[in-house]
Amino acid sequence: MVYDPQAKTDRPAHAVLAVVFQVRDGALQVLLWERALDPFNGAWSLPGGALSAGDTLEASIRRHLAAKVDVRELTHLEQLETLSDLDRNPDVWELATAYLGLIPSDVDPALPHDTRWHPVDKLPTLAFDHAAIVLAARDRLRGKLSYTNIGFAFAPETFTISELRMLYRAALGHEVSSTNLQRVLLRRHLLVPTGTRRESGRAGGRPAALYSFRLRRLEITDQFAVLRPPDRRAEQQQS
Amino acid sequence: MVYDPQAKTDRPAHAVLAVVFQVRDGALQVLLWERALDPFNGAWSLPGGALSAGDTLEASIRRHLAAKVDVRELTHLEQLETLSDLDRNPDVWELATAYLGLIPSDVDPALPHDTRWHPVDKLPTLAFDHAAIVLAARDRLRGKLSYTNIGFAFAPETFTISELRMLYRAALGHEVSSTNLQRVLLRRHLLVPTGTRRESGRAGGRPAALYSFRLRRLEITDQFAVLRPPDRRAEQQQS
DNA sequence: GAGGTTTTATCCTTCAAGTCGATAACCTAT
DNA sequence: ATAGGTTATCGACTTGAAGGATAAAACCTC
Repeated sequence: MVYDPQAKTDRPAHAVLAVVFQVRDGALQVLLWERALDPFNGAWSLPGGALSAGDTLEASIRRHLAAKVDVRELTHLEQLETLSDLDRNPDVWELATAYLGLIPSDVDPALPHDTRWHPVDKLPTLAFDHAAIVLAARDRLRGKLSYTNIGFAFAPETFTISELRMLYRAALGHEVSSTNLQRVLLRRHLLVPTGTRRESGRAGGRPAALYSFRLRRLEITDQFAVLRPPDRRAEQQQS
Repeated sequence: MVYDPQAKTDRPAHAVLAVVFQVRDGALQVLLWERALDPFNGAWSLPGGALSAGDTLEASIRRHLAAKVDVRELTHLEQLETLSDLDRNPDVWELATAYLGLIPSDVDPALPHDTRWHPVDKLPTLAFDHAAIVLAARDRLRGKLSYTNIGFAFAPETFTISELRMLYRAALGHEVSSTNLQRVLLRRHLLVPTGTRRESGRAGGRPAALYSFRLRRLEITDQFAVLRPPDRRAEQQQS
C-alpha cells in the first residue's frame, strides 16, 4: 500500500451490528438484511452500519435499527462483543461492536422489503463473521434465560404459562415443562398473576390464568449460586 | 469547534485497557499505572493505550501490557466491554475496549516504578471511567468463579485446598468453606489430585494433598443449570 | 505418647429442580 | 344435563447439588 498521509488507516472504521431475536412461529428467528453494497453484495447480513460522530455505540445501533424495525418494540438491548479480526472485512480495517436485541412475540413490525426474519436453526450463508455472532448471541440469550428474568423481553405484557413455555422452548432449543417453568419463575418472584384469565375462544379446556413479569428490565436472579453461604442467598430476595 | 476537513473526528480514537487481577496478600488486587500524560496527569489509571494499525484488540492489549508486566504470566485474558460515552475522555472522542486479565498468585512480576498493585477494596481515585470498569471486571470474575473453572487462572500449577480457599475468599469477598469448595470442584471434575503432598515445613498438622486444575483454559461447568431436563445435564460431562 | 494443629472423610440437613399423577375448569356433543 | 374431551393447575414424590458439623487422620513439638 502506498503511503498516503491523508489515509485514515491509523484509525479503524467502526461499525455497529445487532442480532435482533424474536420468537415467531414457535422458532427463534433473527432479523437479517440483504446487502445492497459491496463487499458481500446480495448476501444476508446483520442490520447495522457505521458509527458516526456524536453517537454512542448504543445510540448508533438504535439509529441504524430504526431504519429496519420500529425500535420502540425493542424491549432489551445489550452489548455483546467487539470484533477486531484484521481480515473480517476484506476491504477495510473495521471493528464492529455487536448488540443483542429482543422483540416480544406479540408484535409484528413492518419490515422493508430487503429485510426478513430467518430461523436461527436454518441460517443462510451470512456475510462477514455474522454467522458466528448470531450463534454467540443465541448462547448468551440461553444463558441469561437461566439466571436472569430476560424472558420479559420476548414475552407479551401478559401471557399464560403455556404460552411462556413455548417461548422458552423456542429460545432454549429443548423441551420445557410447564409445571417446572411456573414453579421456578414463581419462586424467584419473576412472575406475578394478573388475576385475570384468558377468555377461552378455544375448543375447550380450563381457562388459563394470565401472568406478567414483575419487572420489565433485566435483573439477575441466580448469580453466585455456588460457594455462597446461605445467609447471603437470602439477601438477593431484596429489590 | 472550528470545522477542519483534515480533522479525523469522523472516526473515534480507540483505546484498549486491561483490568489485571492478582490475589496478593490475601486480597484481590489490580494493576494500576500512574499517568504521565494529560488528561488526568498523575492520576492512577488502568494500563493500556491506543489501538494501532495491524493489531487486533487482543494483540494490542497484550502489546501494551508487555510494557508493564511479563505477559507470559497472563493465564487468562477476555474481553469485557467497549465503552463509548461521548464525554468519557474530556479531550477527544475515544472508544475504549476493556479486557480482564488474570495472573496466578505464585508469581511476582517485576513492575516499572510507575506501576503498582492496588487492593480492589481500597481503590484510589481513578482516571476516566476506570473505577467503574474495575468493579465491572470484579463482578464478572465473581460470576465466572461460580459457573466456570476460571479459578485455574489465579491459582498456581499445584496447590492445597486451603490455599485455593484463600484465593476464592479473596476473589469472592466472603468466607468460603474448604469442605464445600473441595466437594463442589471435585464433583464438577475441575480438580485432579496430583498424588503428592505438600512437604510440611510448618509447625505441624496433617500434610495437605496437592491438587491442580484438570484443564487450564476456560470451560463452562454450570451453564443452563435451570429448566434443562436431567438427561441433558449429563451431556455436559463431555469434553 | 500427650497435646496441638491442620487436613480430610463421613454423616446429616436443606432446598432448588424435575417428574408424575390427580384434580379443576372449561368446552362440545349427545 | 351430562358424559367425554381438553387444557390448566396443584400437590406429592424423587433426585441431586450444596452447605454444615463432627469425627477421624496425619503430621508436628515437647
